[in-house]
Amino acid sequence: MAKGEVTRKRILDIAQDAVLAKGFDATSIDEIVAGAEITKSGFFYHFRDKNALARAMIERHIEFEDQLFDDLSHRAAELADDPLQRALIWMKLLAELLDDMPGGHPGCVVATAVYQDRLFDQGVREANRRAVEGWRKRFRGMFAAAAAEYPPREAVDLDDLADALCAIIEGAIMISRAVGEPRVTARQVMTLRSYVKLLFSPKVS
Amino acid sequence: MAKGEVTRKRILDIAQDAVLAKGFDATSIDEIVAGAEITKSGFFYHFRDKNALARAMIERHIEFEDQLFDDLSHRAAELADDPLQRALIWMKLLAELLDDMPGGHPGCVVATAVYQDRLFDQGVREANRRAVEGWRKRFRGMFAAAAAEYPPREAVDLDDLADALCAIIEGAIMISRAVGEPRVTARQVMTLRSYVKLLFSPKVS
DNA sequence: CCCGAAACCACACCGTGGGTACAGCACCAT
DNA sequence: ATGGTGCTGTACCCACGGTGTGGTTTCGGG
Repeated sequence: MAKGEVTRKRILDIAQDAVLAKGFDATSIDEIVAGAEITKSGFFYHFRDKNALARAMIERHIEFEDQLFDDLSHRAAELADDPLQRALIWMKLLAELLDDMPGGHPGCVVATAVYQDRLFDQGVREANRRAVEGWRKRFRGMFAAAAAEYPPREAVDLDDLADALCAIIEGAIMISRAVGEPRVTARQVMTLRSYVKLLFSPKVS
Repeated sequence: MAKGEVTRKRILDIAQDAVLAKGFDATSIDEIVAGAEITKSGFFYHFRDKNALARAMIERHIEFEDQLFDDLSHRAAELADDPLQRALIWMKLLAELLDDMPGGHPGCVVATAVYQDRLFDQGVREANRRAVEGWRKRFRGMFAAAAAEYPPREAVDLDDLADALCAIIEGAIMISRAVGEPRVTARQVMTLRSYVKLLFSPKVS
């Protein structure tokens, strides 16, 4: 890795920690600069402004999370052939993962940016849109496979169901932070899992 | 109403308009001062800092929303005696209300504060915790009444179910803002409604 | 071994925004 | 007439994002 990329990565690492802990607005460039042991000029050499930093962070986060979700899918596929079972296992694995985070989910960079989106330019907003649409597509695929095998008991739009998973995760992170209960996020994933189970389980039990 | 209270209310009104339109951080005190036709000193006479303004706005918002939710409960109670039906009607009414907002839900003050630590102090965070706990209590009560009549098909913690409603609303607001689809919020309320319906409906259909 | 580009540093400076400090004035009630 | 309430006006401070310019180190390729 070239020297420039190392510094760039260090800046992103420092920034990510600070942003997840305190929010984007609360993280000053001076602070990042001090943490990464560079100068302000050095920072602006790598990122033309704070927007560029935000965009880079979001894109990196999407990449990381994609890999993590792919990993969960892979493990779920190993444990079951049935698409519904796979979806249920996937959600259980996610819940376990969330529960293992001692301080709760560190908070979503995307959500952070969404709630402060007036601070950011069009590029950041676009990055955010792509992130959410990526989740929607992924979750929809998972539920669509289940729906193909098991007719849902209630008429439900698959995009809505995918959004529900996304929404409940994001919402749970918010609640968990607001009330200071880290485990809320995992519990909410399990709550939605219970819905998926009910929705796709055969009518005659 | 005393002269001071009139001015105070005017400041809050102006601030609320600006904040709902552009977000809290994008709304400067100078701007509020200009809108309310007072001076900066006048502003700081009424609010010691921006935190005090935020706290006042959140408390006012909670009050407003409480009244709105009470109203929905009242209307639902008029339309049905059955607690499950009441809950379902309540959620439908909420969805309709959300759908009637042309630009989508303006965004939750509580959520923004969760993601901004420097901008808001401990007092604001406390107000937020109270808000979320208030929702939990309210929603739990609604679902508990339904659960008393109809044994849930799946084991579910009522606090979790209450949180799910709260989470899905907050999460949906985030998604709706990220992808620019105002109707997402209402659709998500309806999605959770479908869960509630399935969860509490009698086993033999 | 040297050159040139990439990767910084040092420093000075600007505008905006939150916030402070304090003196004073107008109005109203007692 | 007097004292509190509700402001105005002015001057000022600091943090932060951001710009600009000129200089210096580092390092790989010819």
